[in-house]
Amino acid sequence: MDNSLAYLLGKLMFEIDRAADQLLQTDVGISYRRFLFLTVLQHSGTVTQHELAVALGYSDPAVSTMLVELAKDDYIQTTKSPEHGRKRLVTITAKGSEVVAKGRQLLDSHFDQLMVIADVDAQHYRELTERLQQALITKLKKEK
Amino acid sequence: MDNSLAYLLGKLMFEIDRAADQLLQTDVGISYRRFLFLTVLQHSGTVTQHELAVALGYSDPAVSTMLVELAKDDYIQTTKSPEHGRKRLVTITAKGSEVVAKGRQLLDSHFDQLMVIADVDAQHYRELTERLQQALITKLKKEK
DNA sequence: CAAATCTCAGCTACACTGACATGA
DNA sequence: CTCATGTCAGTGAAGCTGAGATTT
Repeated sequence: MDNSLAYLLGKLMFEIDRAADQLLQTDVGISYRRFLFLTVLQHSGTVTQHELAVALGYSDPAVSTMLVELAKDDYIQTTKSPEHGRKRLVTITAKGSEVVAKGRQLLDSHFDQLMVIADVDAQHYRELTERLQQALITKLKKEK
Repeated sequence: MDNSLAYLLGKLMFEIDRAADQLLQTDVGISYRRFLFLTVLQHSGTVTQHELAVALGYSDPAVSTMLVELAKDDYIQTTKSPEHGRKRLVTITAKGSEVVAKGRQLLDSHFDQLMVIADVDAQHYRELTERLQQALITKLKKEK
């Protein structure tokens, strides 16, 4: 009954999602989705919209519209590619980087507290999670 | 850079969400959200809509509309409470239970494979996850 | 002409808040 | 009257597909 890991993880994910969104919204003024979006962008450096879509696992139109919103708030910046008139290069702004840094700090500190309460070793859990994520990516690729 | 657990978990959650939804949609014909909804309902037994909303962490209207949809597909059933004319009792149907069982089996089997690939002990990870979920609930309650 | 990249239009799932009806 | 429960109306954030436009 309770011993389904898929269900358990599902519920945990749901609650983390909610909690993270709440935290980010009130303290940094951004949604969790957008925060992850910016984090991936920062991690990728300057890339084209399509590359960003692939990195995020989103469709091209989804990225396109999201970027318009993020640009409105000065979190990102797009410029035409000098060597390819169709491509647009996306870069995170200083304000965007700041949001990423702030958000990460915020979430991490709350997460650390959570780990202490749960009596779980953060380093250990992080490693397991990293392996899982890697495995999932590998699995999805193989299945396609 | 990569060493943020919050970010790592976020990405993992996102990918699991996608993968689970894909699996359930094609094999069982239901969204991941609805699957979780039904799972909680089955776990709760027969409850009022409001109780269900609390258990799920949703607003009352959200539950109300979701139930209408689920009833259309014969996954759930509602009846007026005999001792309280305003309350409506919600029960999962045989078809709903079947979907929950099928979905759980499907997700669990895929998860087990994932654990093997990632070389993570499922039992161990389950325990850590359970503790985390418990801690998160406790933490949220305290903060309110 | 074909392929890649981006945008536009329209749609869907699903959540929320605020206002309202109704029963205890 | 007031509280609790459920529904209605309207809205928002965020994703998708399919159909163009534009550039290589």
